[in-house]
Amino acid sequence: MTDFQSALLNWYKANARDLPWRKADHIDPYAVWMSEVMLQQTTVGAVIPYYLRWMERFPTLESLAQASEEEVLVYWQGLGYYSRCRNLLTAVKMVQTQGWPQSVQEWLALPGVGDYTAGAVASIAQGIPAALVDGNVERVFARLTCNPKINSALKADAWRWAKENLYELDPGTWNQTLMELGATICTPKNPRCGVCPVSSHCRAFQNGVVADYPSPKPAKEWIEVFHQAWVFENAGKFGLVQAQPGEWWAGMWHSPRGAESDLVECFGNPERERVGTIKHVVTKHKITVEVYRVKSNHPALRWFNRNELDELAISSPGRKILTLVNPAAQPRLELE
DNA sequence: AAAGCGGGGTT
DNA sequence: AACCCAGCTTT
Repeated sequence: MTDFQSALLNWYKANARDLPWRKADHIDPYAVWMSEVMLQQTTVGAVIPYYLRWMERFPTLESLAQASEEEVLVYWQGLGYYSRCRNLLTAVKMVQTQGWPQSVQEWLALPGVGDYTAGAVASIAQGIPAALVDGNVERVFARLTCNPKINSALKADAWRWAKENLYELDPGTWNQTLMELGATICTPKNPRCGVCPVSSHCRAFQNGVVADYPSPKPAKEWIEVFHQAWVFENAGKFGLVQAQPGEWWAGMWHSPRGAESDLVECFGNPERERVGTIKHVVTKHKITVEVYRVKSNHPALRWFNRNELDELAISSPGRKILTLVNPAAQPRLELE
């Protein structure tokens, strides 16, 4: 073991966060897999409540493999990036049929499992000496070595470094140690170098240039999108359409939305009342949606009872949640 | 309000 | 290698 490795591992032993998926007295590959897939899209704090609900309802591979996609999506609802949930269900069924993957290569063959997740599950759940690189490891690496690259070039160097520095006797703990350092000490802003266990190994710290790494990426170019959304209501029911493949939120039910001219073409020119504006930002899109209430029973829509919908709100004193999509799952859009 | 971060998939 | 997915946290 190198000095670098022992310094980090000793630090982790004393400072590891107490997370739900680290609690079990025996390591459960299913639990590790679920936590890793959820963590792909967001942070520990956001995942925990979803993870606990999920594991209560789907405690085993078998219970998840038998569940309907619709029900699984309900438990995913709010985590976003719903295609990953569908990939996960497909992969779970593959594992139930074929048995558990026994190598990084076999993990990679499952849909929704990329380099990071394959390394994480193989090492943490199965003790396979596999390296991994996530955003934390990439940042830690860039600072330790003053690597000036960005994007895929930085990632490639970080993978090389992670493989060279893997602690093969306990790869799962080692990998979690690197990520824990990035998440709690070597943070994007205001890193706590004063309490870092490996600052003496860090070129950026030694040179006083921690803030310069990783190198900044070019600013993203925003795309502004303007939509109208028509909330059809008739006799206490709400009329929705299903997003088609290739559209945003494909497969989900939502109020008709689009350019006003498109909506007029599809639904005529019904009497309608403007009820608010939604602003929503996702990836590089700034989406502004003008919301209208429409009293109509247009036959092209599928009609849902209020109790099939989640937190539908079409008027906006204060901040209300407008949820346009159901019954499976949908992003939440906040009224201004 | 803007910037930054995030991992898999596709081409 | 660059873009898409249809989001969240931090500043």
